[in-house]
Amino acid sequence: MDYSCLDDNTSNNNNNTSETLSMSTKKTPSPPPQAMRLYRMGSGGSSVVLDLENNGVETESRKKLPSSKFKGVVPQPNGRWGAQIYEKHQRVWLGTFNEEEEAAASYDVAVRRFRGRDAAVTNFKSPASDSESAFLEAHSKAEIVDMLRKHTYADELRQSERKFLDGNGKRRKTATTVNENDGVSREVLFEKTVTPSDVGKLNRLVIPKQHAEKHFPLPETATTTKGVLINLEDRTGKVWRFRYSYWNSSQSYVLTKGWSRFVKEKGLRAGDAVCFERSTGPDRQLYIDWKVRSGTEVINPVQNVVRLFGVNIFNAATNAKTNDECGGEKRSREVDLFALGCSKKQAIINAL
DNA sequence: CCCTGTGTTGAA
DNA sequence: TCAACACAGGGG
Repeated sequence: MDYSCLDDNTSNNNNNTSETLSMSTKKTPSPPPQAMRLYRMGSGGSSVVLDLENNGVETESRKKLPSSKFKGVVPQPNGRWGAQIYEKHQRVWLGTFNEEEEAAASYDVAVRRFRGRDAAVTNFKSPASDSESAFLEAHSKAEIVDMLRKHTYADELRQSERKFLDGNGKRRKTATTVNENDGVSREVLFEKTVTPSDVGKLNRLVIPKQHAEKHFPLPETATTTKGVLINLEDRTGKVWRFRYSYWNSSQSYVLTKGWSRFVKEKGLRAGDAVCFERSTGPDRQLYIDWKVRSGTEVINPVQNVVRLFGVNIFNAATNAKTNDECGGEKRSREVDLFALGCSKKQAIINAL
């Protein structure tokens, strides 16, 4: 606090964050926020500074970022909002959002998953429906965090609920651990053995034209623009969102944005295969699965199981999603999962 | 180059 | 636990 720059007032006030009123749009695409230009990027309000000679006033050039009135919400230099929750002395990042309220709602979801259904400290104190509570309990913290970061939580919750109801009321126990495999039927659309460039740094997977045109026809409008976003669920129940588009330059259909994350998390290597499937049900949900290259001698028994995707041999239940053989070794479970999308894990210090 | 999300710290 | 601040590094 030493360097309290004290630019005249402005400091507090935040109360009126108002402005945001434009309720017109609910989801709001994302036109850049209003005054983003104000904030200095990078080092934001570098300590010191200010005053200088000049007028001694200065003020304007770099204001402190506006505080949020919501818990777990922090401002980002570019005018967007971040959401975070703490657990065990560690911050768990919940993603960035265009709207402050969106970030606040994400915090609410996280706090229920992390601290229980009756966590009192939510921003919008909704009671938490039974179905949502069930949904939360059916997924690991890491999965929920992942959905929040990818902004897919609402979609997945909705899908989960309709599935639970199931037209005939013959509720199956889907609630527990994912594993859709059992009852729900799905058809295999096609499979591709990935090439070195599919798993390299290009962040793209080429979809063989024949399959692309047969199963993933791209709307005319999309071919000219930037393509479309598609959601695919993997064997752990995690939903992946990729950009799907057509590259005129190479006359190819490709999955781009988001693809490298999948490659990284699953530890895909050239020669492995990715398989695309689709629910035969009315929802037409898409799925993506992967198999390690058959032929190579399996390094460890776990991979054997992986090879037989589609069949739930290994009780994936409980720990399910740990998959990754990336690291090769497992340490504490829950915590480790957060290393997932992120790069470094750091701290696990405690345990003592 | 831009922006996310982590490193870090002081306060609650 | 939490938010403010700064900015390294990832991603486009």
